[in-house]
Amino acid sequence: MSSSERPTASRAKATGDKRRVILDAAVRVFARQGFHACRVSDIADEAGVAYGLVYHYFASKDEILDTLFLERWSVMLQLIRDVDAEPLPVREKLLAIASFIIDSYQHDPDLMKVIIVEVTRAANSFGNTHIATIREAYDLIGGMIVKAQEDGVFKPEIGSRFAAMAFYGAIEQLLTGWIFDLLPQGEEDLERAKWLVVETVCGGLETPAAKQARVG
Amino acid sequence: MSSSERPTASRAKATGDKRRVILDAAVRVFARQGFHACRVSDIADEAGVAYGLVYHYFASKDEILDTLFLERWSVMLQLIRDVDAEPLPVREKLLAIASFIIDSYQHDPDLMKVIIVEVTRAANSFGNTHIATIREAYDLIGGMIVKAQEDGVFKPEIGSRFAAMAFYGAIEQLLTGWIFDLLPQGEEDLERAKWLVVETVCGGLETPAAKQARVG
DNA sequence: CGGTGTTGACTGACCAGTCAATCTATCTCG
DNA sequence: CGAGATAGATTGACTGGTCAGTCAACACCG
Repeated sequence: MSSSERPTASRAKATGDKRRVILDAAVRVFARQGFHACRVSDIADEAGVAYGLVYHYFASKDEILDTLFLERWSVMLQLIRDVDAEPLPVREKLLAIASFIIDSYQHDPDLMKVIIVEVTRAANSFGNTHIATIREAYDLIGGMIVKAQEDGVFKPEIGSRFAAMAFYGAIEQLLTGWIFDLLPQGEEDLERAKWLVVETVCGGLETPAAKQARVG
Repeated sequence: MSSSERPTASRAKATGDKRRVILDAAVRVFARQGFHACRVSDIADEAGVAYGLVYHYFASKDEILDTLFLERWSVMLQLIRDVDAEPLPVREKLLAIASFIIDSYQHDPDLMKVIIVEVTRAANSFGNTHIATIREAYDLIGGMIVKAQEDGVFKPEIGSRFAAMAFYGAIEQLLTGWIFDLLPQGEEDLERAKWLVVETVCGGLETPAAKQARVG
């Protein structure tokens, strides 16, 4: 939708600016009030622009949320693909993914809250629209686990899809815990959580032999 | 609100019946269309009662969802407390909890879908009311883990709250996977998932010594 | 001037919640 | 036993407010 492939840089920049301002405002408003509970006018007010301008840049309220989700999720997918391409042990790969998600939260908690609460868990409305995109992430992680099983690092008796879901679910629940203030979220806590999640899940998935090899 | 402490059993039953019919209809409608997307008239139609009757039994649309959540969650809390009171190894306790949640899904997928998708999501507005209730479950599970750490069964270096969140998150994500059709959900798959989630999480939390003891 | 950016009042649809009327079952008392 | 009384159950048309999205006009820049 960013069809501003026009020459003038200043034009493009000005255009992009307001669009960005609206998106950023929407994140704050969605996080504060929830997607359904907020009015489009709340977003316009928060952004400091006129009501109508929102509809100049976006076709609908839904499209704003779509945009936010796709922007962020595509970055994550790219990160996962990049990590996957590198010749690292699974543990490192999973740590990189956990770190990325947790860093994302630390950098912009509101955005992550919106994505988790309004999109990832919204089975009827938005979740359904983006299911394919979401699934891609699970599939990539599942692929890493399959490879680890083939290499004899992970136990073969735990289905890779299940393992991928459990891994992602554990991370997401940590974010949820922070979002709802159920978990301490000092910088140190977040840092520690990266390690924890990998240690927990990999600990359960690794074969005894692989564990031995890591320690020894 | 069930202030029908009147003598006649038939009266009480008739009253209770319609209330139940409305609640059950609401589960189906919420699961199908989502809480926000559905109209109160949809619920009335699905239940086969007049629009106004919904408001005879419930003060608002929100109260219906509240009721569904509290009904189910209180059963789960009781189960956790009961399990906790028994002198079982952590692994057994956690397995009982995972089994209960997964059985609940198997028994009434719509209800679990509504609770996971709509309540968690509504955590901004009225869901905030339920945070304390939800927290109680985490605290109980956290308590079990603390005890296991004191007994030397679980590693002490992984915070009990974090571990509890990771455990619950893994289960919830499995349900999410089933809800979104990302995971196979044959009876066998569900059965296996109970074991899987415990194996994965406990595997990561147990001390080597405890692991040895279990195997040997 | 032409086109993009920007404004905010307006509208049309939608829907939660109200309410007055009707029905049904049980109770009371002559 | 039956006429009337009482209270809850049930009905669905209606209302009041809300809000997404439209649009016609204006501003600014090249």
